[in-house]
Amino acid sequence: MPEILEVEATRRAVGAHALERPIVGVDAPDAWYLKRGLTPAVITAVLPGRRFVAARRHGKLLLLDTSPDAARADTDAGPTLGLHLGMTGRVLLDGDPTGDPLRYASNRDDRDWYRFSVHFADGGTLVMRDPRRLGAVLLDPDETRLGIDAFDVTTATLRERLGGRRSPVKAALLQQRDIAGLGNLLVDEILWRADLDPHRDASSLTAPEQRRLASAIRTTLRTLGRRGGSHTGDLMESRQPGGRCPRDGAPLRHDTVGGRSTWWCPKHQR
DNA sequence: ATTGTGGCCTGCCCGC
DNA sequence: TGCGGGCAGGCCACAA
Repeated sequence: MPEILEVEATRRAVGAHALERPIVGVDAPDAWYLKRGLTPAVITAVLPGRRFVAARRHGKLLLLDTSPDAARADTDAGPTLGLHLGMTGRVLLDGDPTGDPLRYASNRDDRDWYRFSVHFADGGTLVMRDPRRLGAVLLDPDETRLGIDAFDVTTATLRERLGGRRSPVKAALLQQRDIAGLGNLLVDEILWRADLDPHRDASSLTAPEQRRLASAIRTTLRTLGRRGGSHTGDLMESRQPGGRCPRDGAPLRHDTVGGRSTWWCPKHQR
């Protein structure tokens, strides 16, 4: 799924419904799904006795802070659980999927796809369901690997992060270490709205173009967020063979840019 | 150091 | 109906 809008929708759901519920158990049947050295033994030992106390998000990374361990009369704050949804991950809360339906993955509820589960004392669960296993569960993830959150981008930060980049502007926008949260669909929509050719070298953008791009990022996140997700862009339904630009009717071009499938209008994106 | 490429993993859809 | 190929909104390690 998951670009920043879907992760934000999940964050809101978790924040509204999964906080302050004592954790009594963890299922981590897929050790491969735990990343950066985390093991099933560690995660199943560390979460029970705690509660989630805050649901945060940095880019596409969902961060769940935990409380001190009640059983040990521990006063130190607990670790932070990091959930990354990858391309096909989805969080289920008490059996219900959060966020919007996946566009490029099955939305079937197959228990074989439950890669990680947290059980609450009240009988409820928080489950990561991921057919392709491209998501990840992390403990105390390193947030310094991520750049500024896409919701906070300004013209100034854009100039600072992209100004010196000698790569296609599309590839630069997808670099999570510079700007965190934008994925393939959002970037195509943003560049389409900003009238910019995705192949343009990021360092070649003029000051007005940088302003346009920053503005398009804000507008796109706000508009698509309201509509219900990354797949609700104006470009979305034309993103297929034979698709035409919704603005001027020109045939869209399809290329690979930054290693990703890219649809753009050669008439108004320059 | 930065940038580009390939790989990871599995499901689904299309054409034969 | 079955099968193979290609594609998919993620990230990471590696090579140049």
